[in-house]
Amino acid sequence: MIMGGRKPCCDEVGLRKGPWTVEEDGKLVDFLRIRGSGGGWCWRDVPKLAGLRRCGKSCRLRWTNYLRPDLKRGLFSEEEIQLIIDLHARLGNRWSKIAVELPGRTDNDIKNYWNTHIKRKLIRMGIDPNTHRRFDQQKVNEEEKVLKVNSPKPPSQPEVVVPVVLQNDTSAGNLNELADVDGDDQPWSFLMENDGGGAGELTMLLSGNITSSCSSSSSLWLKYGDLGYEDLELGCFDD
DNA sequence: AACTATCGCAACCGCGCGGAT
DNA sequence: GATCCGCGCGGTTGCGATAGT
Repeated sequence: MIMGGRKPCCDEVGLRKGPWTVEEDGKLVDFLRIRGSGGGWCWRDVPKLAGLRRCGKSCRLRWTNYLRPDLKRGLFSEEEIQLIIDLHARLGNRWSKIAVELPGRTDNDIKNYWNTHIKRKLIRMGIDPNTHRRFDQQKVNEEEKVLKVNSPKPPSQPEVVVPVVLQNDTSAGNLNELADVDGDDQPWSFLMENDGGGAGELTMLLSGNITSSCSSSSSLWLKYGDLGYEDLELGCFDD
């Protein structure tokens, strides 16, 4: 039984699905420009009022994820990425809560970016994206197998896990100046991987708010903004 | 140039929550 | 308390774009 006896929202015959056309976008934007997003209507009524053959839910999604004028498009900045990682460590997959802290970004944007970029890189670094702590080596291998099954493209990077070192001249203050050796076009220097130029070294450069570097036990402590410390325990690679 | 594989994002789906009746 | 209703969330899917062969 459906909770509360709620009807499916999109069961009406003749409703359009799939990608929105420019004309549909225009109608929805016009409606919200005239009526305002403040209220006096509900999303269920929007298709009728705006002259759209869509369900209200689809209209709401289109507006919140794509048409809202305050949306920021384009690549995530380094600061945004760091913030997402920080917030995810604290909040988990509560994308809407995370989105609140990133003005102009939607929960959908953040979720997609997490799943397609950040999560994958964390796993490849041996960090569990759910707990933000390192996997044991067996788990790393398992996760990489899963990645390979889901993404059968041959890896462009060597799959062996290589030792982590911090560059000697790397200080917490100037990390942002370091180049992106990953080859990604993403504007971040976090989660770097071996560029092939070093002697099998994985160089990990972190943007911004590191407050200490490798300890003698080779654990790397990061300060997640005001969230406290996460021990990435990168010394696992020393073995 | 043609074909195939992969990626990334927009959109959909199903569910839970909370307010109203 | 039970039901109705709308909204919002998180997970998943489909497809166009792009890279690789």
